[in-house]
Amino acid sequence: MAESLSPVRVRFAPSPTGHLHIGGARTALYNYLLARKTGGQFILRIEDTDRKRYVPGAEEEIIRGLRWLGLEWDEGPDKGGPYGPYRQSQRKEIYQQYARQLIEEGKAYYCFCSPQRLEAVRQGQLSRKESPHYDGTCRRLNPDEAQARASAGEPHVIRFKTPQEGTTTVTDLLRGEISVENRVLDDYILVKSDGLALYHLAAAVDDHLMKITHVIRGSEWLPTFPLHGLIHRAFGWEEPVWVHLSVFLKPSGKGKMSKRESAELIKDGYSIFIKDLQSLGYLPEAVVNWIALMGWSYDDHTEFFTMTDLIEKFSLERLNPAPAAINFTKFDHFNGLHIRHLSVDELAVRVKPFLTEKGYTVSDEILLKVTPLIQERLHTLDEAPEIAGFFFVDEVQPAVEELIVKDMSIHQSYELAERILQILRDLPDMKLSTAEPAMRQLVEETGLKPAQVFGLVRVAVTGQKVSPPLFESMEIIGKEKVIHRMEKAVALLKRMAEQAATQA
RNA sequence: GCCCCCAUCGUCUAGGGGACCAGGACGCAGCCCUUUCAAGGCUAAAACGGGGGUUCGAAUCCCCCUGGGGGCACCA
Repeated sequence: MAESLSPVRVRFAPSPTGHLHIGGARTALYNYLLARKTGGQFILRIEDTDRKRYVPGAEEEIIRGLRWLGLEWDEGPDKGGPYGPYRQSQRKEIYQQYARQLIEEGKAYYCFCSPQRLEAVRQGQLSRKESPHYDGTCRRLNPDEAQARASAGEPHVIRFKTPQEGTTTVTDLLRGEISVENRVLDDYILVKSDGLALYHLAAAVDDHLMKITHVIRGSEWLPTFPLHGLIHRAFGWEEPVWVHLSVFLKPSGKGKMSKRESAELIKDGYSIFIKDLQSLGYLPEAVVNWIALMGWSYDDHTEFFTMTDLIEKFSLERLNPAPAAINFTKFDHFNGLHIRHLSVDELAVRVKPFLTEKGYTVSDEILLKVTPLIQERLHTLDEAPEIAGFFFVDEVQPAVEELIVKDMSIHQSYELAERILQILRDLPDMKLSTAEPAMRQLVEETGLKPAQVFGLVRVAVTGQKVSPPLFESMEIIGKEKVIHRMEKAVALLKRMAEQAATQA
C-alpha cells in the first residue's frame, strides 16, 4: 500500500460557522487515521476568511469535539507548528502576495464590477435560462489601467482568469479522472473587496505552503475541483492527492439533513452534532466506529473497530464514493458493543455522571458492584438511571397494581408476599447463594411459576417490573434494605386486600 | 436551466468477468437460553433500477435511459 510507505501530511480544515457534525468528524477521522497510519502529520486549520458567517465559540466547539473523539492534531491554531499561523484570517497578506503574483503573470485580474451589477447580470442570465456566470467585463480591461485603478484605491476583487477553451482534467483518487470544459467554469473570485482570500485561493496556497500531500475533503468540493487543479497549475505547484468523500444523507436516504431536521432529532435522543453526543449517552469510541464505517469498509465481515484497529486497518483504497444514509439504530448498536467492550472500572467512571445528574447519591463501592449487572443492558449511558437508580435510594415506590401477581388475586398476592418476607427474614444473609435457593424452594412448595414469585419480589425490591438479575441485585442492596422494601410491599398489598374485601 | 458525482437487501456494505441460485452487519420475524429486561446462539424474509452492447460467460467492462445526490455567492 503506497500510503503506508511514506508519511502523509493531511489537514482537517473546518470553517467556524456552526456546529461540528458527524460529516465533518468523519472527514477529520479519515485524515487523522491516514496520518497516524503512515507516521505523518495531521493538521488542524481554521478556515475563517468569511467574517460575516463567523460564529463565536465555533472554533472552540470544533476543538473540543475533535479532542473528545480522540483526534489529536500535530499542528494547529492552539498549538502552533512550523507552517503557521493555522487560522486563515491571520494569513491575509500571504494570500494577497500570491494573488498579486497571478495578476503579474496574467493569470488573474482586477475586477471593479459592483455586486449590484453582478446581480443584474446574473438575473438576466437566469431569465434567459443561461447558467449564471461572470460576463467577463473586467477581464478585457487593460492590465496597466486596472493596476492603476486598483492602486488608486478603487474597490475591487481579484478574479482567476479561467481558460475559455479546452478542458480541464483533474484526478480524484476514488473517481478517477474528472473532466470539464473550461467554458462552463467561471472566472471565480480569488480575493474579496475586503482583501481577504476566498476558499479557492486560500486553501490552495495553504495546502501548498503547509506541504499537504493528501487533500481529503467533502464531495461538496467536487464542482469546483477543476478550479482548484487549475489554481495549483497556474502556480506551477505539484498537486496533492485529491480524495472527495461522499456526503451523508438523512436516514431516509432522501437528501441531506436540513437544519430543522437536525435540530429536531434530539427529541428522539439522537443528534448529528458532536457536542450533543456525550450527554446523550454515546461513547466517542462508538461514534468513531460508526462514522468510520459510513463510506469505508475493511472486509466483508469485520465491523467492530477501536481507534487502534482503525489506524492499523484504514486505507484510502477501500473508501466508497457513494452517498450514505445515516443509520441511528446502527449507532445504538455500536454504542452497546463499545459499552460491553469497556472494563467494569472504566464503564463505572463513565456512567457515574449520568446517575449523579439525576440526583442519585452514588457510592463508588456500590457502583462498581452494579456496573457488571447493567453493562450488557445499556445501549446508551443515559439509560443507567432508569435501569439502576433503585440501587442508590433508600426506598422504592412500587406501583400497587404491579405487585399483584399474575393469575392471582390481591389477597393471594398479599399472602405470598407475607410468606416471602418471612423466608427472607429467616435468611442468615442476603447473598445470591442463600436467597436464590430459598426462593426456588418456595416456588417448588407452592407449585407457582418462578416468574410469579420472582416477579413479586422484583417489583417489591426494585420498584420495577424490569430490572437487572434479581438475586444479584438483592445482594448488592443488602438484607436490611431488602427486608424493609419487602415489608413495605406487604403492607401495601395488605391494605389493598382489605379495601377489596370491604368493597365486596 | 447548466455542470459534476453516485447507483447491490429498508439501511450500512462485501463483491473489482467465471469461486454469486450474491456474503456480512443493523433493523425486523421466529426459535433456543432464561426469574424480567438485556446479552448471546441459531433460523427466516429481504438486493444486483431499466435497456442496449462487449464476451463462451457480467452484479462486475462500455453506452443510453431512469433515479438519487451535490454544486452553480465578494460562503466554506
